[in-house]
Amino acid sequence: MNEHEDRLSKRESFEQEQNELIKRRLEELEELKKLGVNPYAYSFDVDSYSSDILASFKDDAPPSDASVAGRIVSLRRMGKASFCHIRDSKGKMQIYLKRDDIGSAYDQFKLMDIGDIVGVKGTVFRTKTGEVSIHAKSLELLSKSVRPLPVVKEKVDEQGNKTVYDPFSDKELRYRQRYVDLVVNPDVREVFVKRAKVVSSVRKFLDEKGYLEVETPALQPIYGGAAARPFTTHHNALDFDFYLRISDELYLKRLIVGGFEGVYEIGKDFRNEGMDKSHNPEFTMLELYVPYKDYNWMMELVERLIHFVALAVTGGAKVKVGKNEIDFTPPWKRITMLDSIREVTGEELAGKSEGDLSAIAKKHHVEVDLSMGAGKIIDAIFSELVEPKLIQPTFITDYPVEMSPLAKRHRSKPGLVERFELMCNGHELANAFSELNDPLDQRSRFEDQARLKARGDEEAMVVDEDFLRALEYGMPPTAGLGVGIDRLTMVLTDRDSIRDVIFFPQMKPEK
RNA sequence: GGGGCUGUAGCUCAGUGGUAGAGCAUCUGCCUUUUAAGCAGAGGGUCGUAGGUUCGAUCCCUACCAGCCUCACCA
Repeated sequence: MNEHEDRLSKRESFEQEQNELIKRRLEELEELKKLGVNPYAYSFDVDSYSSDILASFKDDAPPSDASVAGRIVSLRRMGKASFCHIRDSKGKMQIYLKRDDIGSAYDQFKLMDIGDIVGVKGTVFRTKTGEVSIHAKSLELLSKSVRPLPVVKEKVDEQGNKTVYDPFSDKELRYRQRYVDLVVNPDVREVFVKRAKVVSSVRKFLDEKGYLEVETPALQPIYGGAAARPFTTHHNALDFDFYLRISDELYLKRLIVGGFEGVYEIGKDFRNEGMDKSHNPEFTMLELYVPYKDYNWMMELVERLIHFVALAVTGGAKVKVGKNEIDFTPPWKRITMLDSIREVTGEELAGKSEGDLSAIAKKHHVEVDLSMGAGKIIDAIFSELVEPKLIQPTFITDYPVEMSPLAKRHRSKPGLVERFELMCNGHELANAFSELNDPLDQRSRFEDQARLKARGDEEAMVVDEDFLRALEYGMPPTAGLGVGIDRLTMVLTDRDSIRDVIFFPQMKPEK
Protein backbone atom coordinates (compact mmCIF):
# COMPACT_ATOMS: atom_id res chain seq x y z
CA MET A 1 0.00 0.00 0.00
CA ASN A 2 1.52 3.30 -0.99
CA GLU A 3 1.39 6.46 1.05
CA HIS A 4 -1.49 7.91 -0.89
CA GLU A 5 -3.68 4.83 -0.47
CA ASP A 6 -2.75 4.72 3.17
CA ARG A 7 -3.97 8.25 3.64
CA LEU A 8 -7.21 7.49 1.80
CA SER A 9 -7.99 4.51 3.96
CA LYS A 10 -7.31 6.53 7.10
CA ARG A 11 -9.72 9.10 5.78
CA GLU A 12 -12.39 6.44 5.24
CA SER A 13 -12.05 4.96 8.67
CA PHE A 14 -12.22 8.46 10.09
CA GLU A 15 -15.53 8.96 8.33
CA GLN A 16 -16.85 5.69 9.68
CA GLU A 17 -16.26 6.53 13.29
CA GLN A 18 -18.31 9.69 13.23
CA ASN A 19 -18.90 11.35 16.52
CA GLU A 20 -22.23 11.91 18.19
CA LEU A 21 -22.77 15.31 16.63
CA ILE A 22 -22.31 14.03 13.10
CA LYS A 23 -24.47 10.98 13.75
CA ARG A 24 -27.18 13.24 15.06
CA ARG A 25 -27.09 15.35 11.94
CA LEU A 26 -27.16 12.34 9.65
CA GLU A 27 -30.29 11.21 11.47
CA GLU A 28 -31.84 14.61 10.87
CA LEU A 29 -30.90 14.29 7.24
CA GLU A 30 -32.86 11.01 7.03
CA GLU A 31 -35.83 12.59 8.83
CA LEU A 32 -35.89 15.42 6.32
CA LYS A 33 -35.83 12.96 3.43
CA LYS A 34 -38.80 11.15 4.98
CA LEU A 35 -40.64 14.48 5.02
CA GLY A 36 -40.10 14.65 1.27
CA VAL A 37 -37.36 17.30 1.46
CA ASN A 38 -34.35 17.14 -0.84
CA PRO A 39 -31.60 18.23 1.57
CA TYR A 40 -29.38 19.20 -1.36
CA ALA A 41 -31.53 21.42 -3.54
CA TYR A 42 -30.73 22.35 -7.13
CA SER A 43 -31.17 26.11 -7.06
CA PHE A 44 -32.83 29.03 -5.34
CA ASP A 45 -33.81 32.45 -6.65
CA VAL A 46 -31.89 35.02 -4.65
CA ASP A 47 -32.91 38.62 -5.22
CA SER A 48 -31.35 40.41 -2.23
CA TYR A 49 -28.29 40.38 -0.03
CA SER A 50 -28.08 40.95 3.69
CA SER A 51 -26.04 44.13 3.85
CA ASP A 52 -28.03 45.75 1.02
CA ILE A 53 -31.29 45.04 2.82
CA LEU A 54 -29.98 46.46 6.08
CA ALA A 55 -28.60 49.55 4.35
CA SER A 56 -31.73 50.38 2.39
CA PHE A 57 -34.36 49.68 5.07
CA LYS A 58 -36.55 52.64 6.02
CA ASP A 59 -39.03 52.48 8.89
CA ASP A 60 -41.52 54.79 7.19
CA ALA A 61 -41.48 53.04 3.82
CA PRO A 62 -44.06 50.35 2.92
CA PRO A 63 -42.82 46.84 3.77
CA SER A 64 -40.86 45.17 1.00
CA ASP A 65 -40.23 41.52 0.19
CA ALA A 66 -36.88 39.85 -0.12
CA SER A 67 -35.51 36.48 -1.15
CA VAL A 68 -32.20 35.64 0.45
CA ALA A 69 -30.00 32.59 0.86
CA GLY A 70 -27.18 31.81 3.21
CA ARG A 71 -25.76 29.70 5.97
CA ILE A 72 -27.37 29.57 9.40
CA VAL A 73 -24.77 30.93 11.82
CA SER A 74 -26.83 31.41 14.96
CA LEU A 75 -30.09 29.97 16.17
CA ARG A 76 -32.55 30.93 18.91
CA ARG A 77 -35.55 28.65 19.11
CA MET A 78 -38.47 29.65 21.30
CA GLY A 79 -41.07 26.96 20.86
CA LYS A 80 -43.37 27.98 18.06
CA ALA A 81 -41.21 30.83 16.83
CA SER A 82 -37.50 31.14 16.21
CA PHE A 83 -34.80 33.57 15.22
CA CYS A 84 -31.67 32.78 13.34
CA HIS A 85 -28.95 34.70 11.58
CA ILE A 86 -27.86 33.68 8.11
CA ARG A 87 -24.59 34.70 6.51
CA ASP A 88 -24.53 35.38 2.81
CA SER A 89 -21.74 36.70 0.61
CA LYS A 90 -22.23 40.29 1.76
CA GLY A 91 -22.79 39.91 5.48
CA LYS A 92 -25.38 38.50 7.82
CA MET A 93 -28.89 39.26 8.90
CA GLN A 94 -31.62 37.95 11.13
CA ILE A 95 -34.54 35.79 10.04
CA TYR A 96 -37.74 35.53 12.05
CA LEU A 97 -39.66 32.28 11.64
CA LYS A 98 -43.15 31.71 13.03
CA ARG A 99 -44.94 28.37 12.83
CA ASP A 100 -48.26 30.04 12.00
CA ASP A 101 -46.64 31.69 8.99
CA ILE A 102 -44.63 28.92 7.42
CA GLY A 103 -46.62 25.85 8.49
CA SER A 104 -44.99 22.50 7.78
CA ALA A 105 -41.68 24.18 6.94
CA TYR A 106 -41.44 24.88 10.65
CA ASP A 107 -41.28 21.15 11.34
CA GLN A 108 -38.44 20.93 8.80
CA PHE A 109 -36.78 23.89 10.47
CA LYS A 110 -36.67 21.94 13.72
CA LEU A 111 -34.39 19.48 11.93
CA MET A 112 -32.03 22.19 10.75
CA ASP A 113 -28.83 23.30 12.45
CA ILE A 114 -26.21 25.96 12.54
CA GLY A 115 -24.23 25.40 9.35
CA ASP A 116 -27.18 24.47 7.14
CA ILE A 117 -27.67 26.55 4.02
CA VAL A 118 -31.21 27.82 3.53
CA GLY A 119 -33.24 30.01 1.23
CA VAL A 120 -35.79 32.39 2.78
CA LYS A 121 -38.51 34.51 1.25
CA GLY A 122 -40.28 37.06 3.41
CA THR A 123 -40.95 40.63 4.41
CA VAL A 124 -38.36 42.99 5.78
CA PHE A 125 -39.26 44.50 9.16
CA ARG A 126 -37.74 45.82 12.35
CA THR A 127 -38.09 43.77 15.54
CA LYS A 128 -39.12 45.10 18.93
CA THR A 129 -35.50 45.22 19.95
CA GLY A 130 -34.62 47.18 16.84
CA GLU A 131 -32.91 44.72 14.49
CA VAL A 132 -33.88 44.82 10.83
CA SER A 133 -34.88 41.25 9.97
CA ILE A 134 -36.82 39.16 7.49
CA HIS A 135 -40.17 37.84 8.62
CA ALA A 136 -40.18 34.55 6.73
CA LYS A 137 -43.09 33.48 4.55
CA SER A 138 -41.23 30.44 3.33
CA LEU A 139 -38.10 28.54 4.21
CA GLU A 140 -36.28 26.05 2.05
CA LEU A 141 -33.33 23.84 2.93
CA LEU A 142 -30.67 24.17 0.25
CA SER A 143 -27.86 22.15 1.80
CA LYS A 144 -27.74 20.13 4.99
CA SER A 145 -24.53 20.45 6.96
CA VAL A 146 -23.54 17.17 8.59
CA ARG A 147 -20.37 18.41 10.28
CA PRO A 148 -20.74 20.85 13.18
CA LEU A 149 -19.43 24.34 12.52
CA PRO A 150 -17.69 26.29 15.30
CA VAL A 151 -20.22 28.63 16.84
CA VAL A 152 -18.74 32.07 17.24
CA LYS A 153 -20.85 34.51 19.22
CA GLU A 154 -20.40 38.21 19.38
CA LYS A 155 -21.81 41.00 21.43
CA VAL A 156 -21.96 44.58 20.25
CA ASP A 157 -22.32 47.24 22.92
CA GLU A 158 -23.82 50.74 22.56
CA GLN A 159 -20.50 52.16 21.40
CA GLY A 160 -20.39 49.58 18.62
CA ASN A 161 -17.50 47.69 20.19
CA LYS A 162 -17.53 44.06 19.27
CA THR A 163 -16.71 41.33 21.76
CA VAL A 164 -16.22 37.88 20.26
CA TYR A 165 -16.94 34.82 22.34
CA ASP A 166 -15.51 31.39 21.56
CA PRO A 167 -13.55 32.62 18.57
CA PHE A 168 -12.36 30.11 15.99
CA SER A 169 -8.76 31.09 16.52
CA ASP A 170 -6.53 28.00 16.29
CA LYS A 171 -4.17 29.03 13.49
CA GLU A 172 -3.51 25.53 12.29
CA LEU A 173 -7.20 24.77 11.94
CA ARG A 174 -7.87 28.14 10.34
CA TYR A 175 -5.23 27.58 7.65
CA ARG A 176 -5.97 23.91 7.06
CA GLN A 177 -9.72 24.46 6.97
CA ARG A 178 -9.82 27.89 5.43
CA TYR A 179 -13.42 27.24 4.33
CA VAL A 180 -14.41 27.21 8.00
CA ASP A 181 -12.29 30.27 8.74
CA LEU A 182 -14.06 32.14 5.94
CA VAL A 183 -17.50 31.14 7.22
CA VAL A 184 -17.00 32.18 10.82
CA ASN A 185 -14.42 34.99 10.61
CA PRO A 186 -15.80 37.70 8.31
CA ASP A 187 -12.68 39.88 8.34
CA VAL A 188 -10.79 37.03 6.66
CA ARG A 189 -13.10 37.31 3.67
CA GLU A 190 -12.41 41.04 3.47
CA VAL A 191 -8.67 40.51 3.27
CA PHE A 192 -9.11 38.28 0.25
CA VAL A 193 -11.59 40.62 -1.41
CA LYS A 194 -8.91 43.29 -1.05
CA ARG A 195 -6.31 40.94 -2.44
CA ALA A 196 -8.48 40.47 -5.53
CA LYS A 197 -8.71 44.25 -5.83
CA VAL A 198 -4.94 44.53 -5.66
CA VAL A 199 -4.62 42.21 -8.64
CA SER A 200 -7.48 43.69 -10.64
CA SER A 201 -6.32 47.27 -10.11
CA VAL A 202 -2.77 46.37 -11.13
CA ARG A 203 -4.20 44.85 -14.28
CA LYS A 204 -6.39 47.85 -14.95
CA PHE A 205 -3.48 50.25 -14.55
CA LEU A 206 -1.17 48.29 -16.84
CA ASP A 207 -3.82 47.46 -19.44
CA GLU A 208 -4.68 51.15 -19.74
CA LYS A 209 -1.03 51.86 -20.48
CA GLY A 210 -1.28 49.39 -23.35
CA TYR A 211 0.97 46.68 -21.95
CA LEU A 212 0.23 43.12 -22.95
CA GLU A 213 -0.58 40.55 -20.29
CA VAL A 214 1.20 37.30 -21.15
CA GLU A 215 1.87 33.85 -19.76
CA THR A 216 5.26 32.17 -19.78
CA PRO A 217 6.31 28.66 -18.70
CA ALA A 218 6.23 27.67 -15.07
CA LEU A 219 8.03 24.43 -15.96
CA GLN A 220 11.48 25.43 -17.10
CA PRO A 221 14.50 23.39 -18.22
CA ILE A 222 16.80 26.04 -16.69
CA TYR A 223 15.71 28.26 -13.82
CA GLY A 224 16.76 31.87 -13.67
CA GLY A 225 15.96 35.49 -13.10
CA ALA A 226 16.47 35.47 -9.35
CA ALA A 227 18.81 34.24 -6.65
CA ALA A 228 17.00 31.29 -5.15
CA ARG A 229 16.95 27.52 -4.99
CA PRO A 230 14.32 25.89 -7.20
CA PHE A 231 11.89 22.98 -6.91
CA THR A 232 12.63 20.12 -9.26
CA THR A 233 10.09 17.94 -11.01
CA HIS A 234 10.16 15.24 -13.61
CA HIS A 235 8.50 14.98 -16.99
CA ASN A 236 7.83 11.30 -17.69
CA ALA A 237 7.40 11.32 -21.46
CA LEU A 238 10.52 13.40 -22.01
CA ASP A 239 12.32 11.67 -19.14
CA PHE A 240 13.72 15.05 -18.17
CA ASP A 241 13.93 17.01 -14.93
CA PHE A 242 12.33 20.43 -15.06
CA TYR A 243 12.40 23.26 -12.55
CA LEU A 244 9.44 25.20 -11.28
CA ARG A 245 10.20 28.79 -12.11
CA ILE A 246 11.74 31.06 -9.51
CA SER A 247 10.96 34.08 -11.70
CA ASP A 248 9.45 34.98 -15.07
CA GLU A 249 12.20 37.40 -15.97
CA LEU A 250 14.21 35.64 -18.65
CA TYR A 251 11.13 34.57 -20.62
CA LEU A 252 9.55 38.00 -20.49
CA LYS A 253 12.76 39.57 -21.79
CA ARG A 254 12.73 37.08 -24.66
CA LEU A 255 9.32 38.57 -25.52
CA ILE A 256 10.82 42.07 -25.51
CA VAL A 257 13.41 40.75 -27.95
CA GLY A 258 10.43 39.53 -29.97
CA GLY A 259 9.20 43.09 -30.30
CA PHE A 260 6.34 43.65 -27.86
CA GLU A 261 5.87 47.20 -26.55
CA GLY A 262 5.68 46.22 -22.92
CA VAL A 263 4.62 42.91 -21.43
CA TYR A 264 3.61 41.90 -17.96
CA GLU A 265 2.76 38.70 -16.16
CA ILE A 266 1.05 38.10 -12.82
CA GLY A 267 1.87 34.58 -11.79
CA LYS A 268 3.18 32.12 -9.27
CA ASP A 269 6.86 31.70 -8.59
CA PHE A 270 8.26 28.83 -6.53
CA ARG A 271 11.30 28.98 -4.30
CA ASN A 272 12.62 26.04 -2.39
CA GLU A 273 13.56 27.86 0.77
CA GLY A 274 12.49 28.35 4.34
CA MET A 275 9.02 29.50 5.27
CA ASP A 276 8.23 32.27 7.69
CA LYS A 277 6.01 35.30 8.14
CA SER A 278 7.07 36.80 4.84
CA HIS A 279 7.95 33.73 2.74
CA ASN A 280 5.68 31.08 1.27
CA PRO A 281 7.20 28.51 -1.12
CA GLU A 282 4.80 29.58 -3.84
CA PHE A 283 3.94 33.23 -4.12
CA THR A 284 2.55 35.67 -6.63
CA MET A 285 4.73 38.05 -8.54
CA LEU A 286 4.02 40.83 -10.97
CA GLU A 287 6.73 41.35 -13.55
CA LEU A 288 6.69 44.13 -16.12
CA TYR A 289 9.12 44.94 -18.95
CA VAL A 290 8.91 48.08 -21.04
CA PRO A 291 11.28 48.79 -23.93
CA TYR A 292 13.09 52.10 -24.50
CA LYS A 293 12.80 52.99 -20.79
CA ASP A 294 15.23 52.95 -17.89
CA TYR A 295 15.03 52.57 -14.14
CA ASN A 296 14.45 56.27 -13.54
CA TRP A 297 11.32 56.09 -15.62
CA MET A 298 10.32 52.90 -13.82
CA MET A 299 10.52 54.59 -10.40
CA GLU A 300 7.86 57.04 -11.44
CA LEU A 301 5.73 54.28 -12.89
CA VAL A 302 5.94 52.31 -9.63
CA GLU A 303 4.94 55.37 -7.62
CA ARG A 304 1.88 55.88 -9.77
CA LEU A 305 1.02 52.18 -9.93
CA ILE A 306 1.12 51.55 -6.18
CA HIS A 307 -0.58 54.85 -5.40
CA PHE A 308 -3.34 53.80 -7.80
CA VAL A 309 -3.63 50.37 -6.19
CA ALA A 310 -3.69 51.81 -2.65
CA LEU A 311 -6.54 54.13 -3.63
CA ALA A 312 -8.46 51.29 -5.29
CA VAL A 313 -8.03 48.91 -2.35
CA THR A 314 -8.24 51.14 0.70
CA GLY A 315 -9.85 54.29 -0.64
CA GLY A 316 -6.93 56.48 0.39
CA ALA A 317 -3.21 57.03 -0.05
CA LYS A 318 -2.50 56.71 3.67
CA VAL A 319 -2.64 53.21 5.08
CA LYS A 320 -2.40 52.12 8.70
CA VAL A 321 0.05 49.26 9.03
CA GLY A 322 0.67 48.06 12.54
CA LYS A 323 1.73 51.10 14.56
CA ASN A 324 2.69 53.07 11.48
CA GLU A 325 0.82 55.08 8.92
CA ILE A 326 2.30 54.68 5.48
CA ASP A 327 1.71 57.43 2.95
CA PHE A 328 1.84 56.33 -0.67
CA THR A 329 1.44 59.82 -2.10
CA PRO A 330 4.23 60.34 -4.68
CA PRO A 331 7.02 61.26 -4.90
CA TRP A 332 8.88 58.91 -2.55
CA LYS A 333 12.33 59.22 -1.07
CA ARG A 334 15.18 58.04 -3.31
CA ILE A 335 18.56 57.20 -1.87
CA THR A 336 21.43 55.07 -3.09
CA MET A 337 22.15 51.86 -1.26
CA LEU A 338 25.60 52.99 -0.12
CA ASP A 339 24.25 56.37 1.04
CA SER A 340 21.52 54.65 3.03
CA ILE A 341 24.12 52.44 4.72
CA ARG A 342 26.24 55.51 5.47
CA GLU A 343 23.18 57.31 6.87
CA VAL A 344 22.42 54.50 9.28
CA THR A 345 25.86 53.13 10.20
CA GLY A 346 28.30 55.89 9.29
CA GLU A 347 30.30 53.37 7.25
CA GLU A 348 31.60 54.24 3.79
CA LEU A 349 31.56 51.05 1.69
CA ALA A 350 32.40 52.53 -1.70
CA GLY A 351 35.58 51.03 -3.19
CA LYS A 352 36.16 48.64 -0.27
CA SER A 353 37.68 45.21 -0.85
CA GLU A 354 35.93 41.97 0.02
CA GLY A 355 38.15 41.66 3.11
CA ASP A 356 37.39 45.20 4.30
CA LEU A 357 33.67 44.67 3.77
CA SER A 358 33.77 41.44 5.70
CA ALA A 359 35.49 43.21 8.61
CA ILE A 360 32.93 46.03 8.62
CA ALA A 361 30.11 43.48 8.61
CA LYS A 362 31.58 41.70 11.62
CA LYS A 363 32.04 45.00 13.43
CA HIS A 364 28.27 45.52 13.19
CA HIS A 365 27.49 41.91 14.16
CA VAL A 366 26.35 40.98 10.67
CA GLU A 367 27.23 37.36 9.93
CA VAL A 368 29.16 36.65 6.75
CA ASP A 369 30.86 33.56 5.38
CA LEU A 370 33.48 32.71 2.79
CA SER A 371 31.04 31.80 0.03
CA MET A 372 29.79 35.40 -0.04
CA GLY A 373 31.13 37.78 -2.64
CA ALA A 374 31.38 41.55 -2.06
CA GLY A 375 27.85 42.08 -3.34
CA LYS A 376 26.33 39.58 -0.93
CA ILE A 377 28.20 41.08 2.01
CA ILE A 378 26.90 44.57 1.21
CA ASP A 379 23.42 43.10 0.81
CA ALA A 380 23.73 41.41 4.21
CA ILE A 381 24.77 44.69 5.87
CA PHE A 382 21.90 46.49 4.19
CA SER A 383 19.25 43.85 4.99
CA GLU A 384 20.31 43.61 8.60
CA LEU A 385 20.90 47.23 9.52
CA VAL A 386 18.99 49.45 7.10
CA GLU A 387 16.01 47.56 5.67
CA PRO A 388 14.03 47.19 8.94
CA LYS A 389 14.16 50.97 9.42
CA LEU A 390 12.57 51.83 6.09
CA ILE A 391 8.89 52.25 6.87
CA GLN A 392 7.70 54.89 4.42
CA PRO A 393 8.03 53.88 0.76
CA THR A 394 11.65 54.44 -0.21
CA PHE A 395 13.60 53.70 -3.38
CA ILE A 396 17.01 52.25 -2.66
CA THR A 397 19.09 52.67 -5.80
CA ASP A 398 22.36 51.68 -7.44
CA TYR A 399 23.37 48.23 -6.27
CA PRO A 400 26.76 46.55 -6.55
CA VAL A 401 27.18 44.82 -9.89
CA GLU A 402 28.06 41.46 -8.30
CA MET A 403 24.61 41.04 -6.74
CA SER A 404 22.66 42.07 -9.85
CA PRO A 405 23.77 39.88 -12.74
CA LEU A 406 20.82 40.84 -14.95
CA ALA A 407 21.00 44.61 -14.48
CA LYS A 408 22.76 47.13 -16.66
CA ARG A 409 25.93 48.80 -15.46
CA HIS A 410 25.41 52.27 -14.08
CA ARG A 411 25.91 54.94 -16.73
CA SER A 412 28.23 56.98 -14.47
CA LYS A 413 29.09 54.99 -11.32
CA PRO A 414 31.63 52.21 -11.87
CA GLY A 415 30.98 48.95 -10.03
CA LEU A 416 27.27 49.67 -9.64
CA VAL A 417 24.18 48.84 -11.66
CA GLU A 418 21.04 50.82 -12.43
CA ARG A 419 18.77 49.03 -10.05
CA PHE A 420 16.29 50.01 -7.38
CA GLU A 421 14.32 48.24 -4.73
CA LEU A 422 11.20 49.69 -3.20
CA MET A 423 11.30 49.26 0.55
CA CYS A 424 8.20 49.72 2.65
CA ASN A 425 7.28 48.74 6.21
CA GLY A 426 10.70 47.16 6.63
CA HIS A 427 10.30 44.81 3.66
CA GLU A 428 11.08 44.80 -0.02
CA LEU A 429 7.99 45.44 -2.11
CA ALA A 430 9.49 45.80 -5.56
CA ASN A 431 12.73 45.30 -7.46
CA ALA A 432 13.60 46.85 -10.81
CA PHE A 433 16.43 47.70 -13.13
CA SER A 434 17.55 49.04 -16.41
CA GLU A 435 17.82 45.61 -18.00
CA LEU A 436 21.17 44.39 -19.18
CA ASN A 437 20.94 44.03 -22.96
CA ASP A 438 24.66 43.66 -23.80
CA PRO A 439 24.97 39.93 -24.64
CA LEU A 440 28.72 39.87 -24.05
CA ASP A 441 28.46 41.49 -20.64
CA GLN A 442 25.54 39.20 -19.79
CA ARG A 443 27.65 36.17 -20.64
CA SER A 444 30.50 37.32 -18.39
CA ARG A 445 28.03 38.05 -15.55
CA PHE A 446 26.65 34.54 -15.85
CA GLU A 447 30.20 33.24 -15.71
CA ASP A 448 30.81 35.24 -12.51
CA GLN A 449 27.69 33.58 -11.09
CA ALA A 450 29.00 30.17 -12.09
CA ARG A 451 32.16 30.91 -10.12
CA LEU A 452 30.08 31.88 -7.07
CA LYS A 453 28.16 28.66 -7.45
CA ALA A 454 31.42 26.73 -7.50
CA ARG A 455 32.31 28.46 -4.22
CA GLY A 456 29.16 27.05 -2.65
CA ASP A 457 26.57 29.74 -3.26
CA GLU A 458 23.50 27.58 -3.87
CA GLU A 459 21.46 30.52 -5.10
CA ALA A 460 23.87 31.72 -7.74
CA MET A 461 22.37 31.77 -11.20
CA VAL A 462 23.07 29.25 -13.89
CA VAL A 463 24.05 30.09 -17.46
CA ASP A 464 21.06 30.18 -19.80
CA GLU A 465 22.43 29.79 -23.34
CA ASP A 466 19.07 30.29 -25.03
CA PHE A 467 18.56 33.56 -23.17
CA LEU A 468 22.02 34.68 -24.29
CA ARG A 469 21.13 33.73 -27.86
CA ALA A 470 18.02 35.92 -27.61
CA LEU A 471 20.11 38.88 -26.36
CA GLU A 472 22.55 38.30 -29.20
CA TYR A 473 19.75 38.97 -31.68
CA GLY A 474 19.34 42.32 -29.92
CA MET A 475 17.06 43.55 -27.12
CA PRO A 476 16.11 47.22 -26.98
CA PRO A 477 17.01 49.16 -23.83
CA THR A 478 14.37 48.02 -21.38
CA ALA A 479 13.15 48.79 -17.89
CA GLY A 480 12.03 45.78 -15.85
CA LEU A 481 10.05 45.50 -12.61
CA GLY A 482 9.01 42.82 -10.14
CA VAL A 483 6.41 43.39 -7.41
CA GLY A 484 5.55 40.88 -4.71
CA ILE A 485 1.77 40.80 -4.79
CA ASP A 486 1.49 38.95 -1.48
CA ARG A 487 3.63 41.49 0.33
CA LEU A 488 1.86 44.42 -1.27
CA THR A 489 -1.39 42.88 -0.09
CA MET A 490 0.05 42.46 3.42
CA VAL A 491 0.80 46.16 3.61
CA LEU A 492 -2.56 47.22 2.20
CA THR A 493 -4.53 44.92 4.51
CA ASP A 494 -2.37 45.42 7.61
CA ARG A 495 -1.48 41.72 8.03
CA ASP A 496 1.90 40.81 9.46
CA SER A 497 2.00 37.26 8.10
CA ILE A 498 1.98 36.18 4.46
CA ARG A 499 -0.20 33.25 5.57
CA ASP A 500 -3.01 35.69 6.21
CA VAL A 501 -3.08 36.86 2.58
CA ILE A 502 -2.79 33.41 0.97
CA PHE A 503 -5.92 31.26 1.09
CA PHE A 504 -4.08 27.98 1.55
CA PRO A 505 -0.58 28.69 2.87
CA GLN A 506 1.91 25.87 2.63
CA MET A 507 1.65 23.46 5.58
CA LYS A 508 3.08 20.08 6.35
CA PRO A 509 0.61 17.44 5.16
CA GLU A 510 -2.00 16.42 7.70
CA LYS A 511 -1.40 12.98 9.22
C1' G B 1 18.37 23.03 11.07
C1' G B 2 18.91 25.42 16.65
C1' G B 3 16.05 27.39 20.87
C1' G B 4 11.28 28.44 23.35
C1' C B 5 6.03 27.55 23.79
C1' U B 6 1.68 24.61 22.60
C1' G B 7 -1.47 20.03 21.59
C1' U B 8 -7.40 17.85 26.98
C1' A B 9 -15.20 17.45 24.33
C1' G B 10 -17.51 20.13 17.86
C1' C B 11 -15.17 25.46 19.42
C1' U B 12 -12.41 28.26 23.31
C1' C B 13 -9.88 26.78 27.51
C1' A B 14 -9.10 25.10 33.06
C1' G B 15 -6.97 20.93 35.77
C1' U B 16 -4.73 16.59 38.71
C1' G B 17 0.67 10.78 39.87
C1' G B 18 -5.27 7.35 41.59
C1' U B 19 -8.22 6.97 33.99
C1' A B 20 -11.20 14.49 33.79
C1' G B 21 -13.78 19.73 34.24
C1' A B 22 -16.09 24.81 32.61
C1' G B 23 -18.52 28.05 29.02
C1' C B 24 -20.56 27.79 24.29
C1' A B 25 -22.36 23.94 20.84
C1' U B 26 -25.47 19.08 21.04
C1' C B 27 -29.89 16.25 23.08
C1' U B 28 -34.91 16.22 26.11
C1' G B 29 -38.81 19.43 28.17
C1' C B 30 -41.13 24.62 28.54
C1' C B 31 -41.42 29.17 25.81
C1' U B 32 -45.08 32.83 18.96
C1' U B 33 -40.41 39.73 18.49
C1' U B 34 -35.41 36.86 20.59
C1' U B 35 -30.29 38.25 20.02
C1' A B 36 -23.59 36.05 23.88
C1' A B 37 -32.03 34.36 24.33
C1' G B 38 -33.67 32.11 29.06
C1' C B 39 -35.08 28.14 32.69
C1' A B 40 -34.79 22.74 34.11
C1' G B 41 -32.46 18.20 33.02
C1' A B 42 -29.10 14.83 29.97
C1' G B 43 -25.36 12.90 26.82
C1' G B 44 -20.55 13.57 24.86
C1' G B 45 -13.37 12.32 25.73
C1' U B 46 -7.79 6.63 23.24
C1' C B 47 -6.28 14.02 27.60
C1' G B 48 -1.51 14.57 19.72
C1' U B 49 1.13 9.37 18.75
C1' A B 50 4.48 5.50 20.49
C1' G B 51 7.53 3.79 24.18
C1' G B 52 9.53 4.15 29.34
C1' U B 53 9.42 5.02 34.91
C1' U B 54 5.56 3.57 38.45
C1' C B 55 1.23 -0.74 42.02
C1' G B 56 -1.05 2.96 38.92
C1' A B 57 0.33 8.15 33.84
C1' U B 58 -3.69 12.73 30.90
C1' C B 59 0.13 14.62 34.47
C1' C B 60 6.98 12.58 35.21
C1' C B 61 10.89 10.92 31.26
C1' U B 62 12.29 9.81 25.98
C1' A B 63 11.28 9.77 20.92
C1' C B 64 8.08 11.02 17.13
C1' C B 65 3.93 13.96 14.73
C1' A B 66 1.71 18.75 14.08
C1' G B 67 1.37 24.08 15.03
C1' C B 68 3.02 28.94 16.72
C1' C B 69 7.07 32.26 18.06
C1' U B 70 12.24 33.15 17.43
C1' C B 71 17.21 32.59 15.36
C1' A B 72 19.70 30.73 11.13
C1' C B 73 18.82 30.24 5.95
C1' C B 74 16.16 33.07 2.57
C1' A B 75 13.50 38.31 -0.76
